[in-house]
Amino acid sequence: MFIKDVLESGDALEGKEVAIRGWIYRKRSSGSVVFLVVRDGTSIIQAVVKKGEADVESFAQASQATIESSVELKGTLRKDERAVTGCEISTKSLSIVSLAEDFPIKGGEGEEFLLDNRHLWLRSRGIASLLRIRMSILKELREFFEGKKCVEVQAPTFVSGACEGGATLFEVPYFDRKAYLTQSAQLYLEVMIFSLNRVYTIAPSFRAERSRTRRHLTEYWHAEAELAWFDNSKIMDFEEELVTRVFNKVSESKEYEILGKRPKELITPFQRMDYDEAIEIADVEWGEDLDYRAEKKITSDSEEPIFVYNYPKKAKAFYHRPNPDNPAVVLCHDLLAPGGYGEIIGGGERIHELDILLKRIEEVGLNPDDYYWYIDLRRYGSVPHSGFGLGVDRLTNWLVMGKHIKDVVPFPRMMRRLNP
RNA sequence: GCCGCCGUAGCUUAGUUGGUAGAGCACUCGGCUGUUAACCGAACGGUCACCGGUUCGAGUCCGGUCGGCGGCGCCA
Repeated sequence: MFIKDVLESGDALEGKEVAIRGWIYRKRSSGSVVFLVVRDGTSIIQAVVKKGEADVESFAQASQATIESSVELKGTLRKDERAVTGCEISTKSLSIVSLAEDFPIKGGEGEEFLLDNRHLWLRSRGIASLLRIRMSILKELREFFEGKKCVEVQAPTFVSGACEGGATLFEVPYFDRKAYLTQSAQLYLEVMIFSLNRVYTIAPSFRAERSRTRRHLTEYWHAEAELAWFDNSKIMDFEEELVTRVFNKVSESKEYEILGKRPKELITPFQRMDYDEAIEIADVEWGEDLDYRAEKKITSDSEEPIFVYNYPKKAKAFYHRPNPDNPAVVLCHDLLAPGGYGEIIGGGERIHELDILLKRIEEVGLNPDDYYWYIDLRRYGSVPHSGFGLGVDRLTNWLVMGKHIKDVVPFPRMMRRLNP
């Protein structure tokens, strides 16, 4: 049975025989007693193997077993304060399924060594907890979207050109042509609202930016949504509800006991500030995008995320809808997480008017032919709509109060890391 | 792309004005009937990242190369 079920059985299994299998996590021995802490992916439990109590062959196997050897064992469950998880198994029989070679990770290793051995490091309790929290975040995101009648869809990973005209795409050979790895599903999601009204996708995005910070990966998970009939303000309401719900639900997870810390509950509403207000706080010139230093200044007094909205047109991508009252700015927003975790959401209202879109495409020097399908949407029953992209790994890193985004991804991909 | 830092045993590292490379942990062997990163004893373990230079002599000084780390810019 699973160790977790054994631990949660209360008194029901006290004194009864239990059988578990897993991997040896810790081993201590003293002549005629071997203590094995066994890990099975659900939890850990101590097994005590005593000469005389266990059969001769089992005792020999226990003495011989190495860290990370896989084992099967049977014995009597007993409460014991001295054991890590409060109870232990007095082992009657034990067999090694596969004897592990000397395990390279034993504590005290440096970051680089651990990353080179990420495939083995992943077995640690801390990373296992992080991965379970990551799973809950994805689950809560999906539940939230589903509750809002959003349909989960998929967009292609191979694309023929930039979504945003940036020069940060990974180029890959595609038969006799060049293709690129997507950096956003947004344009495809906009297509699908005409079929499904509200859509979302959770998928990897790729950016060939030479970024070396605690907030960047070259491959990251992107939760993107696009909703018909939403304006910039309504979509911020939606995001605020989403972030709060996911954050507060996930922060109740038991995994935080293993991590030894737990985030504080998020309180709504989040502060919303106009770009003009933001640049005054951050001491940035009008027209510039907000850099990381500015983001930190803006969020420094807050424990909640802060929306900054209506950026100058020239600081943002072509598809953002210009403000009809002030065409120098576009109806968009970023959501900045507190504590230096950076921008976790970027979103806004999309241009739904054909003439304005064509003008913008021309202004930024893109070829309208490449976007014929995107432009077509504005010809056949266009509607006002908005959407956003959320950095799942950044959200996760913030939720676990992590040091570096790479820690919350099983196999992080960065400028200088492609292995394991 | 820019700025700063680092590379010594399997791992983590010390190494003074240039003078025979030192430790802790792990592995191996021995001991131990309640361990919590168990403990005690012994033994083992080095192309000092690589290439070149200065020097009687380089882990140490100089030049270059490679690899990595942190931060910024850019972004989610």
